[in-house]
Amino acid sequence: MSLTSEQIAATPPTPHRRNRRGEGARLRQDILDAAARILETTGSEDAVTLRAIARDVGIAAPSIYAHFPDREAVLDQLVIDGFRELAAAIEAAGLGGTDPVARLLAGCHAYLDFAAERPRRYWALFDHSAPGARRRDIESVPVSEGRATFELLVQAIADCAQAGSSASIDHFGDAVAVWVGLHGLATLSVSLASFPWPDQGQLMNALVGRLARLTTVYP
Amino acid sequence: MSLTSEQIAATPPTPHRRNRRGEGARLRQDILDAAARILETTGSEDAVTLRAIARDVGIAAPSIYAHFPDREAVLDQLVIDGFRELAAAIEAAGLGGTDPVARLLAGCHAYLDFAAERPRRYWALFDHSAPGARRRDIESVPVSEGRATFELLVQAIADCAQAGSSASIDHFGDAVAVWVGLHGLATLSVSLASFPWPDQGQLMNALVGRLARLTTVYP
DNA sequence: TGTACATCAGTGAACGCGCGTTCACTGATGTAC
DNA sequence: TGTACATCAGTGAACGCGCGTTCACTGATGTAC
Repeated sequence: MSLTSEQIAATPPTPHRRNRRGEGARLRQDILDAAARILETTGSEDAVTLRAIARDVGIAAPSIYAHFPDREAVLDQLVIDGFRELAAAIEAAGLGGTDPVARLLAGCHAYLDFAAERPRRYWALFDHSAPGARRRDIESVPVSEGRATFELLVQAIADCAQAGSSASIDHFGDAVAVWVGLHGLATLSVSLASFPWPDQGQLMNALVGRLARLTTVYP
Repeated sequence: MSLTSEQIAATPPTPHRRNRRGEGARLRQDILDAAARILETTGSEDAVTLRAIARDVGIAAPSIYAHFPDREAVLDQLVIDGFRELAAAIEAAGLGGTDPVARLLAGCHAYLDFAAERPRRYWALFDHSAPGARRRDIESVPVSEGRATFELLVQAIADCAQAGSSASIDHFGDAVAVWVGLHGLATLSVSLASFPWPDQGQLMNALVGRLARLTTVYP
């Protein structure tokens, strides 16, 4: 008797070592990691079932209930963590150099990198708050996280204007335009992989350059 | 014995009048209309089940199989028709006046209108071709439809440049930028309804104006 | 004009499946004495 | 140092549900004679 490749794939690779006393909370992170992995792999939020997570982690499905009240809570946490990671990536990118234009572009680059590396995760962030989507009290967390991150963008444009590298007067309005452009590029380039895209870096520079009204042209 | 409101809602409003001989194909369109309605109402593609469609139309679920080989085929057709309707709306908008800038802006306006009126339908068009999404041979249809529509945008920008209303040299590249901006605005404004958006019309004009390198500023 | 009949448009019951969730439980681990 | 025991971390079986799909069928509708 031999196993088909499907049966092998269905067999949990490691049946999950029981955590030591007091370290039970580790499983919580394992669950979230598995959920993120399934989301990114399958491409569908509906594939992120408790049973699929349990299979991936190597535990029994009911074990998840020790860490989350229900399935929705797992998905909610995935969105919240996603916004946090995105914000952290952007902030980290902007910490470097002192040239305000370079800082702005670095932040935008980090944004697009996040979306390119975890397209489905990025997608889920915005899918979640779209009309008709499941929602709970989690709305407030991403919104406040997002607002703080967005303020970084407004400030970056203001800094460019201050330094004479941007003709922006309405910093808020221009930041909105830049964000819209970045989001469009992030989602569209992933959706339409077969489209004859121009060089992504140049495209980003063109978008940000014109929308942030930069006076210096970056290659 | 009385019905609860849920039971009333579950009762098919009209149990579907049997079509006359030779008119059986009518049910096909009823099925697609119901699927589109469910998609837009529930906000989730997974809610578009054959049983939900059947309930909405007022037929038995197996009746769908006379018109579609399986559930995927219904969803595929929804995407194909969506691209067609979007293309038709844009083309219709551009047929008016002779001023190339006005024609360009009218087309962009039609694009955003489609997305604003049927956000989930619009979303599904691009969700469908994202990585990990279910896919079949339908890829070619939306792609060719989309390419033709995209060429309209390239031409519109070329016309503006010809008329001296745009500084565009790389018409293709600028068309990509405009499309990216429109897509970003279409999806983001729907996702983040609670964001303090500036006036959408002005925002669109700013986006298109800068990305299509228009020399005339439109209010 | 009347009627037998082929065909069309759809039905109802049933299948096996994977799901979220509940429940009573087990066995390892650390601690109190 | 040894042992009883409380607690922690997790299990296995079971539930009811809605789903896609298959199957054998029904009854209205139009047509040939």
